[in-house]
Amino acid sequence: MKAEFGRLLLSWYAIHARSMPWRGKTDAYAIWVSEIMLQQTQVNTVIPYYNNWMQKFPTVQALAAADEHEVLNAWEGLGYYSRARNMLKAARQVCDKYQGVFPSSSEELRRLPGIGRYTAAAISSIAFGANEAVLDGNVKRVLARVYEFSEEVNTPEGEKKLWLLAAELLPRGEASAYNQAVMDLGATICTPKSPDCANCPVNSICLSYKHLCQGEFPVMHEKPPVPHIDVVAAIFRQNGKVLIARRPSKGLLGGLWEFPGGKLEEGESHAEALTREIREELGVEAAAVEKFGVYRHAYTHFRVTLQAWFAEIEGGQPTALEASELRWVKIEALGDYPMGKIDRSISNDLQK
DNA sequence: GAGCCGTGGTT
DNA sequence: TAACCAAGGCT
Repeated sequence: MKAEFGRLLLSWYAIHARSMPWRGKTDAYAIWVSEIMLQQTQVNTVIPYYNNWMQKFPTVQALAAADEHEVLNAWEGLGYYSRARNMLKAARQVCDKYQGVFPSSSEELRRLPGIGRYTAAAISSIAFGANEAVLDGNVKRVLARVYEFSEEVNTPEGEKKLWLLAAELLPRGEASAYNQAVMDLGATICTPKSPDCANCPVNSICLSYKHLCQGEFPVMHEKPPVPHIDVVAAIFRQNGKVLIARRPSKGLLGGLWEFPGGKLEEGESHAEALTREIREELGVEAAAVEKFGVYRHAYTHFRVTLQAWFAEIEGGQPTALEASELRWVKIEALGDYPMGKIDRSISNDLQK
């Protein structure tokens, strides 16, 4: 039964494998770039970023020689920006410690920043043919349905058992194709909602299909509700330039640029919050002048409604008290500065 | 080890 | 519309 799963999947994959720019390659750098980009990110989103990245940074040496600003510019819009910062660190480590050649074992790969258990197994199997099974969201869903895995798949205990099951199912010598086959199946057939069981290559051995209970798997541990916060941002204009601040390199949107501002406190108006935040952040007195726009955005753990206001500094020179850097930038040049989605929207609207 | 970390697609 | 979730890792 367990060997049959792999055989069915490999036969299906030989015909139905999706086409991707990194598929068929065994260059560890190319596989690494694709796997980091694919973390929590769908294939179709990754493809244009991958192509642009490989053109800009074709080798690990080229990436190691880049600076963080360039790297974040190439990453802008992909999210989870620590991935980009960690890639730069890892590229430099590969050049310094491994003479620019990626290590082939998952143990050594995992020592590089940004490479965890999944990514180490993916790179070692796809680039080097190692007998390592992967476990990601797709594999969890497929295994949970095929084997009616009744424990929560997103808890340490559930994951521990699924890693063992994944390893048992791995057809030795076929790890590269097999791993990609399970993930393709999860992405195209065994989807989270309304899976296409009629066309599934493993429906003959799938227990939840047999019992028509696909909707009950995988069992997920409930996630806490996401809070909503109100935020204000200040647009200071001076001689055709606007003031932007670079966020600290750690934490949310680390290293990206933004219009200064912050959260409203209880009972505070946007204008009051703007004055307070600018005093705390830039060390100057400022006043909101005119509302520019309202922006909404959903992050993973909270939702934001942001009001952007034109504002004026009433005295003093802005200092980077909380930001890592401040800069007056021509509106036409805002595109050169990596930003998160909301601040990019503000920038684009300012250029209209 | 539980919470943090983005954005876009899908339903 | 709002919720879900995606080729996860870090602290």
